[in-house]
Order: sequence, then C-alpha cells, then structure tokens
Amino acid sequence: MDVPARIRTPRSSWVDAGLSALSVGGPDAIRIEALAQTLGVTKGGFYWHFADRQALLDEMLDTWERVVSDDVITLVEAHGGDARGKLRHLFSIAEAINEMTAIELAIREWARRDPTVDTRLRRLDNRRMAFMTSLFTELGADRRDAEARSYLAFSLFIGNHYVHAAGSGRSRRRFIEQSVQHLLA
Amino acid sequence: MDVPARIRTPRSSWVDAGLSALSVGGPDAIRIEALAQTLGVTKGGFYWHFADRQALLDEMLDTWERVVSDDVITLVEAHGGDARGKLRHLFSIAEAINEMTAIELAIREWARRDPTVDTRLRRLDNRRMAFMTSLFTELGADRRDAEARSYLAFSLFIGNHYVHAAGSGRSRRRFIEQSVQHLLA
DNA sequence: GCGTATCTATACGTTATCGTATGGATGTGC
DNA sequence: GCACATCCATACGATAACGTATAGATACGC
Repeated sequence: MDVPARIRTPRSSWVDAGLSALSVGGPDAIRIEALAQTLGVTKGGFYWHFADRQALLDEMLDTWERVVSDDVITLVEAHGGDARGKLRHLFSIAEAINEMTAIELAIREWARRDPTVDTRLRRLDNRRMAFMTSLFTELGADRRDAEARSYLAFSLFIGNHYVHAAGSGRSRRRFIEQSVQHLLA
Repeated sequence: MDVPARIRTPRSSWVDAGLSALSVGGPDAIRIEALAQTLGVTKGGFYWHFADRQALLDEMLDTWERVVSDDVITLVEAHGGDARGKLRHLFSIAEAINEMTAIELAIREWARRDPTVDTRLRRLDNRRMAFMTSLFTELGADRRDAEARSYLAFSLFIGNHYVHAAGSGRSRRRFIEQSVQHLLA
C-alpha cells in the first residue's frame, strides 16, 4: 500500500534551486530546464512534483515567507533580553544572512512588477514593521518616533545594498554599525 | 544628395520605449518586438537603427547616465546658493522625478546581475557620492561624517522605495522630509 | 516625376522554453 | 519476485523572441 520509497530529488530540492536561481538572476531566471540541469536531472521529475511553473513560484514564496517572518521573529523572541538586546540581535541576523539578503532583494524587485508578490510582501512587511515598532516602543520611543525609526532601519538595511560606490564594500559594515548605534540611542 | 527626409520613429524613440519597458518590467522586458508594437510599427525599423538588441541596451544606459549625472549636477550647481540650499535642491529633485526613480531602481536591480551595468553604475555612484560629500563638507562636516551622511542619504533615497508596509505611501513623504532635516542638522 | 535617404512590412530560419505524454528505472515491503 | 510508489528520460508540439533578407512605402529636393 503506502510505500515511502527513498526520495531522490524531492519537492524541496526544486524549491531551493528555484530560490537560488531567483537570487542570482531574478524571477525570469527561474526556468524549469535550467533548474533540472542544476540538479543533475531532466524536467521529467519536476512535472511529477508540480502542476506547472507557477506552482513552484508559489511554493518558493511560501517557503521564504515562513523562514523570514515566523522563524526570525521566534528566534529573536527566544533570545530573550530587553528590547535593545532584541533589536541588536535582529539587526545582526539581518546583517549576517547574506544569501538570504540576496533572495530578499530579488523578491522586492519582483514585487514591484507582480501584484501577487507585492501583496505577500506587503503583508510580511507589515508584520516586520509591527514587530520592530513594538521593540522601539518598549525602548521608550513614542508611537510616531518608533515608526519613524523602524522605517529608517528598514530603508537602510535594504537600500545600503544598492549603493555601489567605491569602498562601499569596505565601509558598509562600519556604516551599518554606526547607523544602528544611532537608531538605538 | 543629402536628403534629410522626415524621420518617422527615430533612434531616440526606441531608446525611450526601451527605458520605459525597463522601468516597468526590468531588463528582460526589453523585447524588440514588444517595443515595436508600443511604437505602432514592426521590428523592421529597429534593425535599421541598431545592430542588435545589445546596441539598444548600451545606448539606453548612455542616455540615462548622461541625464542623471551631468544634467542633475549642472542643474543643482546652476541653482546657486549655499551648500545647504544645494543639498535641499538635490533632494527635492531626487524626490520629484518619479518616473526617473523607477528607471533608477530598475537599473540598480540590473546592475546586480550584469557586470557591465554594474561598472557603469559604480562610476556614476562615485560621481554622485563625491558631489554629495563635497556639499556636506562645505556644510562643515569633516570628511568621515560627510561620507557617512552621503551614504545614509543614498541608502534612504533608494531603500525607502522598497518598503511596502501599509501606510508607507501616506507617510513616505513625511518620513523623507524628516530624514532630510536630520541629515542637514 | 525622379532619385535618394529614411524607414517599414513581411517572411524566414534558429533557438529557448513551456507543458504533455509515455515508457521506463529504482527501491521497498510483502 | 511482484506490486506499487516515486522519480526520470525522451520525444513531441506550441509559442515567443532574436536576427536576417528583401521588397516596398514615404517624403524631400531638384
């Protein structure tokens, strides 16, 4: 009856390969045959797992959304400590996970073109903004100030990746650190 | 001999259409046949003007680069006044030209994937950073602080467009204004 | 009204990708 | 060693885009 059988390249492989392709080349680079080649198989297996390309895209977004919202917030909450410590921890996570940042940027670009993705991202950003704002409020800021700081932090953590000036690689880390200091003041 | 003849859809039409397509759908959306349809012709004329698709992309970047560096800097310098006034003027230009912003964002995304575009953008950003830094220096900041403020302003003016949280449309303008105040303090 | 420069339409070959269909291959449990 | 679940390879048709070739349209100057 129910025979589990060893799984060779499961759904998650395709999802991971898709997210990787997205981070490198954007949504248009998510081509089934290219992913298959990356995984060392042909697309035959893909269409066994997924109805079509769109099904993969949806599942990629689901997966990513779960990781960056639930998991990160849980992680920060589990870390404990006061609001300042949590914020520091949150910022360090955002800084550290570099591959995640590439996916994040790619999805933000994607959202500017695709209303469906935009809706998802909007919902997610609301959660993150609310979380950050609550921490800043805990820190003693009034509602308006806490929102402004959250917005500022958000813009910075995204925008700084787009500044391509010389020496931005060298000074980027120092710059972020300095800004965080200022935000937590 | 030299007969000028009325030009129906000149090179610049294709460049403009290309930039428009870029701002809406990214580099992959710059498809010759689609541009032709937008212009109400077929691609026959395109290949009279341009050797191939790449030639259009190059010319698009040339055009855009000229507009946003030389022209803007000239405009700000022509405006006159002190450094603070010039910075305010610069920020207001950056805020005002919304269509230009869409192109700017699209090109930044593009640069993350294409080394050629990245090189161009890097050169451009260096010019803009140097210009901004010189204005902040004029304002009394030391070199390091001036650079930090420029980097901050840069990140903000780009990053804030990627924040999709609810109410970001309403509060974006107010937020930018507040940040500019702070930068000029 | 003719010649020439400036485009434009159309047909064509090529390549890339999607999605379908179908016949396997492979390993598990009985 | 058979049945079944899971996955894979291959062939196929459809569509879209690139670039080429070539004949034709359009308007200006004379």
